[in-house]
Amino acid sequence: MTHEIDLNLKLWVVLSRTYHAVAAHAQADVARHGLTVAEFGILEALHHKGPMLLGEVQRKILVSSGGISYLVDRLESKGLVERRECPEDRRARYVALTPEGEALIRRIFPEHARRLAHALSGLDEDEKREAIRLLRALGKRAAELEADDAPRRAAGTSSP
Amino acid sequence: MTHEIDLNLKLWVVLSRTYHAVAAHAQADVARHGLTVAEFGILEALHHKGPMLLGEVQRKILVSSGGISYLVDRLESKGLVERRECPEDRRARYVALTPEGEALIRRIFPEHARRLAHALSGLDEDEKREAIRLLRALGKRAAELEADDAPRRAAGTSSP
DNA sequence: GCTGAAAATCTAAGTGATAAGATAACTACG
DNA sequence: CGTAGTTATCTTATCACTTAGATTTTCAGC
Repeated sequence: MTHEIDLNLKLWVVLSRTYHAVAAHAQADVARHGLTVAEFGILEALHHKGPMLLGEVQRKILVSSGGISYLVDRLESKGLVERRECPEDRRARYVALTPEGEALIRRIFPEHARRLAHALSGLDEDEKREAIRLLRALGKRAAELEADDAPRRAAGTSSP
Repeated sequence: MTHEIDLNLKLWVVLSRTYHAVAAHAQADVARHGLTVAEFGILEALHHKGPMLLGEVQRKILVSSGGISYLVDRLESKGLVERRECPEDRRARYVALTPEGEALIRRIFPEHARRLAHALSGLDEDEKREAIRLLRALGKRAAELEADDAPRRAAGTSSP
């Protein structure tokens, strides 16, 4: 069934192109403040949820275990977040916004949302809802399958 | 209207997560053959369209001008593609599959399509069509806007 | 035909991540 | 308790690109 193969391939291509087109806007916006999309995601998550464990943030923004250390290092060196000890588990650490980080995310978030809305203006409100529904179903399945046969994104497995 | 902001933000987050979940499958598959997704994209484009100018391939797979040189270098050193002169424009060069490249893409493409179909099995056929339609509209608009206010992806602008 | 701007590719240096493995701490079970 | 296995983070090396700018060629207008 070449017919179905084409459909899948087309979906993958258009998903990829659309993601990159939108990501370019998000990226261009946060770059104005010297941030990457991943860094912005961390600040936003902390702003929204308060202090989180490194591992929680990692799963939230989907980076590798080394990646989250690296990103938090960078944000820490910019004075935007700080690490805190976790009394219940001394392996783990919290990340929390500093006052500077809190101020920054408060300041830049509204404009970011505005630009995002602009970048996403190709669909009306109902279409957005439908797109969210379809993308959710697609992503959910893909993520489930990943757990089975694709390389894991976490770390720290030691054998013998 | 926090209500609309949330919708846009949600769409962006789910687009990003879904893209990454699906991309992980594509990546895991081509990695088995020592290729990146971008390299596979080049081979596939050449297989489908025959020899292309570097710039055409660049626009097709959405990398920077430096990136396409780098990628073609790598594929060339693997013996999968070759550069050819362009008689009509001596600045430009064609990229073409070598017999080895042709053989490789023929060999791995069907399995790639099969795995992609598996990764995309969260939607039925009609939903895929609808998703393609929505993503097209979204991506088209985002790409148009990019041309106005976001950093360009091309190269070679020299000023005084 | 010149001349200056624009286009196609390439090169060099830099960057945001990833992967693999190390370290340290927790947990469960005999 | 002690030991094996698991979990959380960090470190080091590497990588797949990007950005900026250099080079060569084309083209438009004079």
